[in-house]
Amino acid sequence: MDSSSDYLLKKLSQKNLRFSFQRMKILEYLYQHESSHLDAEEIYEALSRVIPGLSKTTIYNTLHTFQKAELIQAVDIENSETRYELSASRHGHFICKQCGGIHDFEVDMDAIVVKELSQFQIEEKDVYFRGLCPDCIRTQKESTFSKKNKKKEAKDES
Amino acid sequence: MDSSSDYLLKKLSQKNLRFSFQRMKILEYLYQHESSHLDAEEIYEALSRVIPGLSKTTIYNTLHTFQKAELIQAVDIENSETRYELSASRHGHFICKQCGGIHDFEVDMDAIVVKELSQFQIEEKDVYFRGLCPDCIRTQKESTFSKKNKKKEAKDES
DNA sequence: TGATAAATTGTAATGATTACAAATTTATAA
DNA sequence: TTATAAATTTGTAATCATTACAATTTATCA
Ligand SMILES: [Mn+2]
Ligand SMILES: [Mn+2]
Ligand SMILES: [Zn+2]
Ligand SMILES: [Zn+2]
Repeated sequence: MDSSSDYLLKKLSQKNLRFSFQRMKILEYLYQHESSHLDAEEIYEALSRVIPGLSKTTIYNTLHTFQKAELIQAVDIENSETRYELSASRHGHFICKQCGGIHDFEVDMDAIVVKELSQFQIEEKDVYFRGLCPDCIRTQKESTFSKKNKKKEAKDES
Repeated sequence: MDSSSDYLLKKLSQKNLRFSFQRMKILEYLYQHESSHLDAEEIYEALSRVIPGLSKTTIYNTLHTFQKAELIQAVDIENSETRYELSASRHGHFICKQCGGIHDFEVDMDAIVVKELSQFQIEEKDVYFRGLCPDCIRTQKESTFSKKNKKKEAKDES
């Protein structure tokens, strides 16, 4: 919520992370887009406007640092770019195959107990769903409809 | 189980896929390593010995074709290479952070119901766990022990 | 203020995957 | 069987996210 300098500074020092202007701005950006799932490129595009000479390597370095400090967590639902979000209660992720939109949902991870893994040390649990979001379901229906029309038109023309 | 030519041919024609020597061999390899989670590189390395001049592009093409035909399914637990396995009942995957080994486990996917997603069309569900496998838990304990010893030695030396 | 460690930067390298066009192979119908 | 069209394979180049690395700059603290 609060993304004032003081708050962010405190967050860094709580995790024994040094201060830097870039770090502050990246952390601030993550807080300002709390409900998003950002990738390195997006953060770089946005902040390079504010921080001239910002290096993309710094984005990668910082995201790794934040992840190790558990300030943020990775969402690897796409096998292309890794996305990040602020560490929060663990939740599931839905990705729309059509528009690529990612949606959070609540899942009781503790309820997923696997006796087969009793000898394993489970450190992370991820639940990823894929399909169509409500908006794209509508679009899908419309395009199906217009396809039918096109077929009809094609017939008429022949 | 059975990976005789006849059986594999039938599998292909069932999915309306054309025959080719490469396809047969790739499908055969997938059946022969049913419990594994193979990536393109592994399949290429193994089959290029048997099929001189085999192209890695063919591996990628074929895996995509098989996936579309639902003969195989992708396991994207690692954000590096995509792994594949024969289509089977949906199950969860555990990956060991230390050795990278992937283990299957049973999960009742249908039991994971999310009312938040009632308006969404869910087509796939993936459950990925990460942590340490039994073997690596043992190794971890040993290495922790030797680390302690090393620290002690370092102190002694100063 | 200065020393030291850590962070940032730019550039080059990596590695999995894809794009693409030419050559080859498969399916089919005469 | 043979001709033809369509699908598959191949080799090479390109893509793209990420990492490696060394030089430079910055933060921390005595
Ligand atoms: Mn999320
Ligand atoms: Mn599996
Ligand atoms: Zn959508
Ligand atoms: Zn292991």
